[in-house]
Amino acid sequence: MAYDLNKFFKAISDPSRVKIMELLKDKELNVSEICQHFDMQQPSVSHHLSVLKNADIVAHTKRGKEVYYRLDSICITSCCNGFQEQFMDIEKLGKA
Amino acid sequence: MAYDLNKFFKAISDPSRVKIMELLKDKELNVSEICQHFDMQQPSVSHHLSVLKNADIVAHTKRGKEVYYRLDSICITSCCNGFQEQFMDIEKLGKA
DNA sequence: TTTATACATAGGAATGTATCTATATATTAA
DNA sequence: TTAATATATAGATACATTCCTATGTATAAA
Repeated sequence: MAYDLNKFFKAISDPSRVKIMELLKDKELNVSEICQHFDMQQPSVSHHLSVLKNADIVAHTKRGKEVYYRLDSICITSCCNGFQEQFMDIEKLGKA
Repeated sequence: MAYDLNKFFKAISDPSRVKIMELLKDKELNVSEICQHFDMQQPSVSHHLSVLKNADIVAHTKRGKEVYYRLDSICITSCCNGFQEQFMDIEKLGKA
């Protein structure tokens, strides 16, 4: 899949969204569980989740009433490495 | 040096700034030379350069009337890798 | 010293973004 | 079917960002 780098970096340019990503680091959480870690209202959290989803940083699964979100670590790796490679000399490429 | 990740990602979340970074990939350029690659006015380019400078992505040297900008590739590597590591499992760390 | 050139800064208009409240939709429980 | 719960969407407001024009500052040239 081809990730949109500009969308990715815009998405991670917000501290609340990075915090959500950290919460999802090694476990799935539903929206209410994520909300408990913030002072924001639930619609704001939902908005941030939709930005992350739109950048392919998180995926979600609906189970019953709840929607569970999880991190897509391939996206993170791919975007961070892909961006770096844009600025590497040709001879340095492929060393990662 | 400790880079500000949020500042870094905000800085690279703009296509014009990424284009400046690409222009500086393997050579120093002064502001006028950079301007030639854009439809923007010079003050807008100057503004983008100051955002990049503020995030430690570029450094500059004044020579005569001209100010030459260059890319700090350590910053790029350090921020991209540093961010990724935030979301890696402990056992995976250190493999890059 | 005056003029020209290179760049930066100030201030404003248009647009984008984050947050809120109110409400819609989907699912489960009564 | 009706009520309750979980989440998403809509619309408004405040603030941030991008771009512009106008102008300031530093350096070099005349």
